[in-house]
Amino acid sequence: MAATIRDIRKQTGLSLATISKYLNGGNVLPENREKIEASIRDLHYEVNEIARGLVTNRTKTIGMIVYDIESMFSGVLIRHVGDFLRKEGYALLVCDSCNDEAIEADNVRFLLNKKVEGIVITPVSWKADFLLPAQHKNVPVVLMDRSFAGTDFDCVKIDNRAAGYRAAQYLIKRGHRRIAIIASSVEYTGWERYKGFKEAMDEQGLSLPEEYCRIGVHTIEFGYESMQKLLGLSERPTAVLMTNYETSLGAVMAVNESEYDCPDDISMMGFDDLIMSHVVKPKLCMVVQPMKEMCEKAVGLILTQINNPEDRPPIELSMGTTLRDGNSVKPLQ
Amino acid sequence: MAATIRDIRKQTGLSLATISKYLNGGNVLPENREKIEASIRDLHYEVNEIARGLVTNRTKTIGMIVYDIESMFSGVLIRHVGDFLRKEGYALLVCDSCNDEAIEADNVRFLLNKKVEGIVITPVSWKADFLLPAQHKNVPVVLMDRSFAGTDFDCVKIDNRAAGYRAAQYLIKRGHRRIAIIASSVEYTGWERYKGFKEAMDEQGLSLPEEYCRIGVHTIEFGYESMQKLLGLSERPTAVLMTNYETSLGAVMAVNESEYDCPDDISMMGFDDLIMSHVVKPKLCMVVQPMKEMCEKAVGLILTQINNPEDRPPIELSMGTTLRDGNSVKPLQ
DNA sequence: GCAAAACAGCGAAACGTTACGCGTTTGTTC
DNA sequence: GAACAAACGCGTAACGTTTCGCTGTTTTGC
Repeated sequence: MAATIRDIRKQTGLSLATISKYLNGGNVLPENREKIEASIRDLHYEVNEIARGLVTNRTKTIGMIVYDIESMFSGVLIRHVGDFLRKEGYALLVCDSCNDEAIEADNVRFLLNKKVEGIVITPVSWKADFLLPAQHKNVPVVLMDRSFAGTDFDCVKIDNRAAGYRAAQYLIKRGHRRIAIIASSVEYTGWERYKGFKEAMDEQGLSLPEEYCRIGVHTIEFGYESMQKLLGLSERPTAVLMTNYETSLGAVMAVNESEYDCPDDISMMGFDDLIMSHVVKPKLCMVVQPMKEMCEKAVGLILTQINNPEDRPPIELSMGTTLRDGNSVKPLQ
Repeated sequence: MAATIRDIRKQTGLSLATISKYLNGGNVLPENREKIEASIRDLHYEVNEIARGLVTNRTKTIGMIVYDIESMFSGVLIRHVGDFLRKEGYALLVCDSCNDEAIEADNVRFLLNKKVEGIVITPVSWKADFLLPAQHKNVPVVLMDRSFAGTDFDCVKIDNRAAGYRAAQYLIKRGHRRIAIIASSVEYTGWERYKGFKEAMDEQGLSLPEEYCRIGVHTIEFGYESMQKLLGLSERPTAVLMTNYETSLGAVMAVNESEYDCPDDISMMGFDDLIMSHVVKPKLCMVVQPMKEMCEKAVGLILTQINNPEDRPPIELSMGTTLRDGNSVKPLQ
């Protein structure tokens, strides 16, 4: 059906080798170049990437596995990673792990089977085991947002501990003493943010009663329930830090439905300035990650690994965060 | 590097043809079957989909183009379409049009170049021109959510006119007379919903002053500005219908930031029950689309077209919507 | 001018599958 | 036990590229 280089050979009288050379940017005699170009226009020829892939062993395709595609965080990631890859002629195969380790492992196998040249992933699992098949096949992997201790994969994330630390500082500086935290223990990210938070509290000699410490899963529901419990305490905290997007939302919901007002009765601080944060009232103070830059770095890392497959120690990029002001934190006298 | 069927031939002594037959589910003598299976285990053999694709002309890959991946609507669509496809062994290549017709046209070319077997798309453009290359190459296309008048593509969407009509009715039944609408004129969907709304208003003999009719683009900003303008009118509407997710959010923002209260000062009704709607206060009354079912149908349509490429008239599936109660509409005695 | 070097082009062999048409074996029936 | 059908297996030719090693032909530098 579609034209092949054989058809071009027929029209131009040149050999397959020469035509292929032209297609790949090699030098060809000007008159031959013209012949080929005319023929390509005439036949509407387009390179068959499948056939090319078979011999070059390259598919110009990258796989992306996100922990949960319904999270807006994932949407933003996919957009930017996709954009940057497109500029390099790569396509993006998207898989959703639905926060499930088994699905995640399956996704890796699926993508490898599709012969992707690299995998960008926001992992669900704590351990790197499920990535072994990729390592085995020498398919480069770049972790985003989350990572595991002591593995040999490139990784792009924020300095989670510093982010937690600064968020706590922000609240403390504004006079808060009874500060609660809602964090996720499901992934590395959550723990680090928690540790940073704890560090700042300890430094100031502030105690963190057990009931102020809501460590659980990474869901809207958990944020919601946790905030409800915090609001129900006889000694309510004056401020709450939510260390991820989902719990931030859940917590806002709970406050909005309660009899309490933010920031008058309770101050709140969230994570990740995705669009939804603008729409909730009050406007949340938050820690924001440089999403676009992270994606750019991740794409850069995966492409260098693909193009220079030398053995080098893994690179871990830790990006800074910024604090965005809002009106959800009330300064206490 | 990786094992091929030639390696299996060497181990089993069988021919390539027999092994291929086995791999594709053909009948093989039990003893040979065992030999092959043992060899596959031994060599960790996996079919090379690229090579298979070259001869079968099938890539087991579908392309999905969304009008804007940062919209949560798109996220949900991608998730479900991806899920359903996965069950059939298909992978999903995702492209983002960023609400830009030029990028959209480019996406189609890109996907065709990647040899996808079909394209599922929520189009930005009003005209089908940019899909011509797909039609030309006999690559099936299924439109989702939005469509164009009189084209020959399968399409899955809701009955937008009925949805607009029912939403208006809901408000009218609760005593509202001065009802405004915020809709998008950018895509078909928005117009249809507007028409349904207008029809219900006309039937009840209710007038729709020009300043109650905010027809514009499909963005949070537009929803925000429109609501601000409506609230600033000397004769404010008692209720506002927002006909898509983005404008619903923007409108909620505007009300939240204003001096007015919903539903006491103004009633609101939105579209699309995505997660964000739970988090905003008040809980919005809304028209909800059967997202998952729509995706299932879309995948079904694209797969039938792929597997039975007979010429048949295009199928347009119009799904029903449901009204979800909230507390953003105040009954006026 | 002449050897050496650089350049263009070519044929043929990959890459790892599936598809086709034809033998060979096996089993059934009269 | 002959005849025939069904089941199974095989060799080989695709699929549409790239790549390798080779042959001529031009350019370069002294």
